[in-house]
Amino acid sequence: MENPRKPSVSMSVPATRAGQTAHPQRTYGRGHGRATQADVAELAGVTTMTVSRFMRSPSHVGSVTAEKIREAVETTRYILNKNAGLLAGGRSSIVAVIVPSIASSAFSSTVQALGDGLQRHGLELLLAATNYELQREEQQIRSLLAWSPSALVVTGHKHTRAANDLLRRAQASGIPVVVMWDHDGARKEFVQIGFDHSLVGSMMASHLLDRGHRDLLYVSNGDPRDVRSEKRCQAFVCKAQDSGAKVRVVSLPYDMDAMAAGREVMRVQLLDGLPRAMAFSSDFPAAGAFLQAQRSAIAVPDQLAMMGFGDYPIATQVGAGLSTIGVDRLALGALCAQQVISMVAGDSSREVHPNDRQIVPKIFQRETT
Amino acid sequence: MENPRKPSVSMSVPATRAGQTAHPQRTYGRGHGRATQADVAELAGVTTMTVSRFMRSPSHVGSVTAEKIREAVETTRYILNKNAGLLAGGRSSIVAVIVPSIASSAFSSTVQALGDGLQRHGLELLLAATNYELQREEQQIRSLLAWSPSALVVTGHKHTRAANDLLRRAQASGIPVVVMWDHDGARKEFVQIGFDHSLVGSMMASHLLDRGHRDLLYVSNGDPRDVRSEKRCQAFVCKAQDSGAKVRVVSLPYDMDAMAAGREVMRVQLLDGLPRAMAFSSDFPAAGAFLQAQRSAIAVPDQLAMMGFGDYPIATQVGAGLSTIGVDRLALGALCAQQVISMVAGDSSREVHPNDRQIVPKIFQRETT
DNA sequence: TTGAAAGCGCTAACAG
DNA sequence: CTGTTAGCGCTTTCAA
Repeated sequence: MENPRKPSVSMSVPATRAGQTAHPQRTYGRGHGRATQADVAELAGVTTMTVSRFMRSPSHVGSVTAEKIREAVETTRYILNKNAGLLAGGRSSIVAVIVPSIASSAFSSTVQALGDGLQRHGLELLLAATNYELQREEQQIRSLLAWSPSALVVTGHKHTRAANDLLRRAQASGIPVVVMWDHDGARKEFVQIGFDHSLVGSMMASHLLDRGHRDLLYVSNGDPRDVRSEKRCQAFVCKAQDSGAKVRVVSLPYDMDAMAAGREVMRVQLLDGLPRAMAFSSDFPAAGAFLQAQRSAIAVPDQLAMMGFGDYPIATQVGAGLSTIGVDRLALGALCAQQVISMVAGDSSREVHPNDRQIVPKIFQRETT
Repeated sequence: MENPRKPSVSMSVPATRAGQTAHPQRTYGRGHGRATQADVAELAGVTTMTVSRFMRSPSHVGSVTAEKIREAVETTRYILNKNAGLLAGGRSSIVAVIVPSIASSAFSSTVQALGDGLQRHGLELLLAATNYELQREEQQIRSLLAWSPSALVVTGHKHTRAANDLLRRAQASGIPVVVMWDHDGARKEFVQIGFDHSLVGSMMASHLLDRGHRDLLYVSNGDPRDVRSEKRCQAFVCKAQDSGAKVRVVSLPYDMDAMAAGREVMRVQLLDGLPRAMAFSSDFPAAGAFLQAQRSAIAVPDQLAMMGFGDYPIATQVGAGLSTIGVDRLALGALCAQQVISMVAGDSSREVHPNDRQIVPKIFQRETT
């Protein structure tokens, strides 16, 4: 079951070439049975250095040698050991990424785009999900940093004190840190690629206020750990209050599918007396609420205006289309990838232009406002 | 900007203890400026061995020593280098996972559950998305294997020849391989945790046939690279034909949001003349089609029966609920995690029982059939 | 409970 | 274009 020793191929008489110190017999039971560069080198009749060069840039070795090495790689079934390479050379192709949740379509599309972009440049994704727990994030940062990643991407700028220290230290020791999903003009410590969630909140409020609605309801996610959602909520409320409108906040029921939660909120509001306009923490509850309102024959937007957030496909599917606001999550991921790649390469000319790092949320006005 | 040399803390006079060979001056520009176990050891007045032991099991060193090391770790801001550890010790905490897509909610929830389970046991997720391209998957397997992961999880059993070789070789060299999402009783080479997509197809057909429908339409995903979807489609058609029913297949328009694609198909069918029952490759197009049918005042299920696949939340949200069939994707991910963890630990008693590795798809009958 | 020696597999630097 | 040498930071084994 365990370590089947060296592959048979390279066992056939070491044939130590003259002048080379004989391979001392193995005193320690290490190794994992896979072929090493030494095995390949021996078979090809070259040194490990040449094999090493070949593996990284085949064109940098002679064509005859290259062919011999290629064969030897084939027969020994050699697979590069990146750990050893990293230890010796200091260059990693791993990019560590931390998101609150993989299952949420908000982050999964960003991660997908990020991963695609990175892969095109030979970078790999070491991924962790915090489940919105800062303590867990801190531990994950520590854990991922132990792999000496070539860059670290985290979501947002709210972290534990210790986590922030780790990020700062990482950056100081040459590991680029990119904060994604959030963008706060006042913060300069790390590169940020994202958008201003406060702006989203106030844009939502403005959109509704501009249409003359003075009795607003914000349906918040209700999870205080989701700081970005809270930010949107607060900005919405501020904007509404500043304009002298009436504004309330209710939370979505916890631990329930997002659309179903939106339905539930609408059910309650239908009994309690509807506001004039509702804004939601995401398109999913908004869509659920819309369907529920539709069932009760509420006239939208004449009787009740509704607006979601995120620009998810679902918003185009309910009724004649739900008004929403959002950013292109795939583009966001792609920008992150570009930024990471250029920072890893040390090519500042390819970095995302500072003006483009703050993505401007876009309003999609459809039939519900 | 680059490698700020050793941290100042450990720079204060090497104070080489007697009998130790003096540290030769650095001839090679290596290192990355972070503290090493040697730095910690020196500061704590012990050898690296003791630090190493402390890092892995603090209880295995004396309590006075432990305290000194703890302090030294703090002041040097030491972070373990897992690459070096892996190289020396041969044990990795990385689990490589390959899925067709991260953005698809099908896989993202499974990956989320898998990641959560793994993390509880100190294992980390190295993730790659193939975008349904087998060639890319092969390259990814090769690439991930180069990190000496402690296990490898792939999606389904359709791979390139070379990829299959790699998987076989990995398993032979002691890296457990788990195939997830698919389960084919005839295949025994790798542990499988998933379900039989052919069974899903025939169950869908049976469900509709049992309700007396003899004019069926299967709305397939239309991407031949999605082998599991194709399998469901074929099984559906076979089952329907075997029973003598009329059955047709149409494909969803390509490169379009899934719900919108479902709508589009329904639009066309409404013009062409509706079948008696429709089965969809997923709940999303089914939901879109349902909404479109609803708009045209089609009586469902009396005039047209509809059925989705996947048991996604959306299925509970359209109309009074869409009938569907699916498996618990979070449970699937959790089972994978359990299996991987036990295989990595070499604890076969904790492995998922073979009978539980094949997940039985469940039919959720709601209002559309 | 702690230490000494050896070496995991690879690559940087330099020489030829 | 290729080889030599040293060493990346850690853990193994064995000894005290």
